[in-house]
Amino acid sequence: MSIKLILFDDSKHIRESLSLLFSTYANFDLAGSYETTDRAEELIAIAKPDVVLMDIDMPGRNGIDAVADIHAKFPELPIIMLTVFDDADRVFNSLRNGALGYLLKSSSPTKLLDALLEISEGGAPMSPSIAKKVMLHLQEESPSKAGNYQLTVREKEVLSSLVDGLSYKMIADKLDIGFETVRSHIKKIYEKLHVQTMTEAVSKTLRERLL
Amino acid sequence: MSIKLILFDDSKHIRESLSLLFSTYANFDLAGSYETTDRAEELIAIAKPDVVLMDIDMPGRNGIDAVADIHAKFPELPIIMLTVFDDADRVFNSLRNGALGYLLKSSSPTKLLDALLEISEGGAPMSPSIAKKVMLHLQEESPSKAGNYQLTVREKEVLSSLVDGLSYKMIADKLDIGFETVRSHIKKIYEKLHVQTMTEAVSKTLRERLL
DNA sequence: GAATCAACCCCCCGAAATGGGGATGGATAA
DNA sequence: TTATCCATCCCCATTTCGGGGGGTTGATTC
Repeated sequence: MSIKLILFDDSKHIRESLSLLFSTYANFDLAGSYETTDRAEELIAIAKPDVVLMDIDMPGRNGIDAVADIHAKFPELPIIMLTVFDDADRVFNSLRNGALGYLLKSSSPTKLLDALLEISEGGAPMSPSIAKKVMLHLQEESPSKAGNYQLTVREKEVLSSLVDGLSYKMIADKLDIGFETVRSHIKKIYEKLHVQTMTEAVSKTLRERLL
Repeated sequence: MSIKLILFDDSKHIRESLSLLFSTYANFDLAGSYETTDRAEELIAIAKPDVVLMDIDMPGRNGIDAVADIHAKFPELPIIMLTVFDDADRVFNSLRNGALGYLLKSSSPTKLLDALLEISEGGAPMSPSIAKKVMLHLQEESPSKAGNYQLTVREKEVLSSLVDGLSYKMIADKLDIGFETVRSHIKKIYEKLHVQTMTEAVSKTLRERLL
């Protein structure tokens, strides 16, 4: 059971070296290598590869954009970016667009094949510098440092219902309390969050990941 | 210029082996090793380490919770989790809570020291299986696969204003159009998004990252 | 030239939300 | 015991939304 690959890279040299490399290992099967991303989706649909190798720098539609399109069409297909430098920003954008990992063209053949095996086993290869960028992004989204507005349990329940799009009346029914009580809670919530309207409250809640 | 470390691990064996390991390298300086996380923040404030090593499994306040607290107090301080198994879920939660990376206790001393050097150089060590989890999380947040509701440019402007908490009247002023025009746009938006109220529209917009 | 669509505007009317007040009982802390 | 806080409920008045209709203009497409 070999791993079927498809390669997009504008450098003839790279295409030939990788082709040679894979041909010497029975468990890798390079189904095709192409100079541009122009017909990538079509070629992928035909070849049905297990992994896509995509140069990040490509003429025409560049690798980063191609990743977005390919990932939209084949969400389960692992896409690995190829780069010359450890270019954190562009790699990060590729990852955001759906790439699963990336490899340096300069890595040794052994490392490269190892990484591909890791992918086929469900992992994702990533260098420490990229990992750092990804981590910082991940942590920004955690609610830890978000302002604490000291909402009570009840107020959080009400706020959560607001975010779900419920009206005062529906909230009253859901929480089995009176309409006026809901209003009281909401008044308090608005005070604590420093907002005046439902939309502001919902917006603040979702943006700052309260609740 | 050596790297100053502080270690939290309930296993005496680990504390002693790591202590021995670091003592044999001049560029590592273990400032202290502790059995519990109880006074972690205090100890860190005193020792001012460059890196925190934290066992993920700890009696009392466990490593994952401790990370959240420590990271809140010392946001710039790199925290590295120590685990016995490559436990993707708990490691992932630690990372969300502010840990920068993690190491397997079973890795070779060389690998361990390498990883610590990488951290001090601004990177973050991460195994392929964790990287995969992190990647999938990252991609979920990209707007790529979000439903396309075919909003016009104007409608997007109006929706964006709604999300900012503006009232119909304020939107009319801001976009320099009539109040009734704003209403017309909003009616159309509700139709396209399949919602009935402002809060639903705002909620859907933020959750699905439209705009 | 007819059809379509985006952007703009108008009216009616009922429902929903908001801002201002005040009140009660219960639990908890000082 | 008094003071505070929370959750519950009430009234009045005003503003804002939302669903239903209607329309004109200009650009583009067929």
